[in-house]
Amino acid sequence: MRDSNRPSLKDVAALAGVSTASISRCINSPHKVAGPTRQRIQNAIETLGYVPHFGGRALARNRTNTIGAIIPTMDNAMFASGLQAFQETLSAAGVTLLVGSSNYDPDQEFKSIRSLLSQGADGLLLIGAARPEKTQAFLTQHAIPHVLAWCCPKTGQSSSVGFDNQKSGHDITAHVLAHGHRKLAVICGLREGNDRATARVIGIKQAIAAQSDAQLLGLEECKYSFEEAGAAFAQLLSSSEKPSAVICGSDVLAVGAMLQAHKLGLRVPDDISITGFDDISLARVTTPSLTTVRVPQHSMGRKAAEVLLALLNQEPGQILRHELVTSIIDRGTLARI
Amino acid sequence: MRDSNRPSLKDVAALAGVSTASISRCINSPHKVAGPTRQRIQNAIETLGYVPHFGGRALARNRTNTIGAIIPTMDNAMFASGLQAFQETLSAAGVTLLVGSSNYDPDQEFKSIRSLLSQGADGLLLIGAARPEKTQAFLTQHAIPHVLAWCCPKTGQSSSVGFDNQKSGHDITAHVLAHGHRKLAVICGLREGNDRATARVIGIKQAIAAQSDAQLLGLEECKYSFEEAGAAFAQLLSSSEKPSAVICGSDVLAVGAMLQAHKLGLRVPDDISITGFDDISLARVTTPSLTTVRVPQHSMGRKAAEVLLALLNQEPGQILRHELVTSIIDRGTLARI
DNA sequence: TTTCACTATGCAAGCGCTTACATTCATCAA
DNA sequence: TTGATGAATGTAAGCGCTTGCATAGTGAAA
Repeated sequence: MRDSNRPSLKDVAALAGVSTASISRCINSPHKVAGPTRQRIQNAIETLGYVPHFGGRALARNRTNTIGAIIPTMDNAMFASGLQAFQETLSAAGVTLLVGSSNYDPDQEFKSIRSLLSQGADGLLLIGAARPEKTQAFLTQHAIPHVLAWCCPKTGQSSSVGFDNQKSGHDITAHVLAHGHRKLAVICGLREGNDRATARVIGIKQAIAAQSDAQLLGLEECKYSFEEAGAAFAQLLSSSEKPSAVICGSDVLAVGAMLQAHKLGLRVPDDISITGFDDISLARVTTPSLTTVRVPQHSMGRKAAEVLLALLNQEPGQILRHELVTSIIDRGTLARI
Repeated sequence: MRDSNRPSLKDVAALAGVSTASISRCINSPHKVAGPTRQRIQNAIETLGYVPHFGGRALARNRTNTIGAIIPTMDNAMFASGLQAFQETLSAAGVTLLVGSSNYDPDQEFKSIRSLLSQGADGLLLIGAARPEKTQAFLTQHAIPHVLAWCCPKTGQSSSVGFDNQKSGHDITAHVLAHGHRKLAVICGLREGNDRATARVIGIKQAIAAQSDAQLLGLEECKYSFEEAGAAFAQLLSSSEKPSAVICGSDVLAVGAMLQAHKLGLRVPDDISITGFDDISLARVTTPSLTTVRVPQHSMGRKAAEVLLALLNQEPGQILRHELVTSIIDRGTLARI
């Protein structure tokens, strides 16, 4: 919209025979304008096809009604449905969502933060709690309203809406152990700078440690791609002592592992059990479908939006926290031994 | 960013001991500022953590450097990688992407268009060519720079970057016929208001008509979900005469069909062949992986961004068109008879 | 030395909107 | 009738930034 002859408030005012202030009031708080005047203004707006100028408005209000979300990746659907719910909730409140990605890189995340703010974002959604001091300081210094999702740190200066990654990791592992598995292996995402992946692995190790006759035969770290996960799986299965179950830190990793198992001629779950994490739509598509940890993405996204809106409108200084619970979805990739 | 003590140009100017104009120049065209001054300004910006105010900038420039994309859905990955490339290209040019969705509903699309424009979008990316007169008129009246993707209409007033859906539908069908199949069925998306789905089906029918001993046993229309596609597949297979191949208008539909086939105890491709369309990442994940039509999503997204940027920067009135070619990816779901 | 061309910087006028404050006018109680 | 009250509208001051124009300063050519 760079039309130079685009109508401005002045034009509408002239046509309606009132001052620009009345037009503004009519748009933003109609009850402050008398009925007939309002009608006249409406007509004028209609005939001119007037649309308020975004910049003018943002400048005068010092607010854009835009918020930014920075997610690690859009490559896979890991964050898709949470983001969807987030955006729906914002949308209902008349707020627009701006999305950036960090590619799991703290520097990139920092850049994205700056970029979204320079695009006028009033607040931010960030994934996870781990970030460099520099980024943290920036958020604090500028008093940027933000909420963390996919995690729920007990400490720190940030609002958050998420779940206990460590506990969830513990739970799925306990579930696998309860199925009789004793020789386990793990495939997880790159843990550096990723507190969710880190916490999940801690939980997994805890559960294994708690079961005296269980052992962790191997742990592979890799990117969230089918290919890398497949390679990691092959690596785990190449050692002399083979696991009976592979616990994966994400559905993407689990599906990569399944594909590789298929290539190696292993049947899932008869020859080897595999579990996922996240319960993205992918988990229902494979054959057999994936036993995984259900993360309440939808409610997490919605709640995060609510918290952020509250931060923006009411309690700028507050720190709000919401912890949600995960559950285990038993499908077809975990065998009982 | 509603921090009332957020630094402004003035603050930076005071600290650096220059005028606000120099700061602005230093940011927007550094070569216009002498080396030492530039250094001093950089430092001041750094220490204050200055970020230009979006509204002020947009107002003065009458341009937001934001463009909007409205895609039918974010539920599945149908548009994901194209959008990704689109956004990367824009990003490299310093332009931010704003995403809206239409849910395949023309009214919703119109609303999204208005919403994105009121958010300051300088231009738009739209999917497909079919839209109501009202929407068309709005785009024209306001002279909104826009480009259509996923299609390549020969007529009309819009720039476009896409491929020939009809021809691609024809090609995959000819390919299936060349494998010896004669009894075909089709599952496609809802065609109303969806010119891509419509054109693909026309192409499919054309190819079938051109092969005298081939027959189209059935055609089911449904939403792009695994469930609906599964139901459609079941429906097609419930008739007395069963197809040997089901051509699907999208990979999502094809995967839904495969899942259903599995439930019905049919082996793919031994008992029935299934083909997809789009070649989204899903297509590689299934067992067997999906034979489908590869749509050059990445180059389409990139090219669309380039065209839009050109429209914005250079040739506002121009109509630019780019047609890309699709190819057939033979994987494991099409048997030779 | 003077003049010219050019570069580096400052000055100040907006961009379109919102909003505190001022003004007008009708209504109503005393 | 009068003054108080409050609703409806207007006035005008910014919001933070960009940019055309003016000015100062520099070095080279005449």
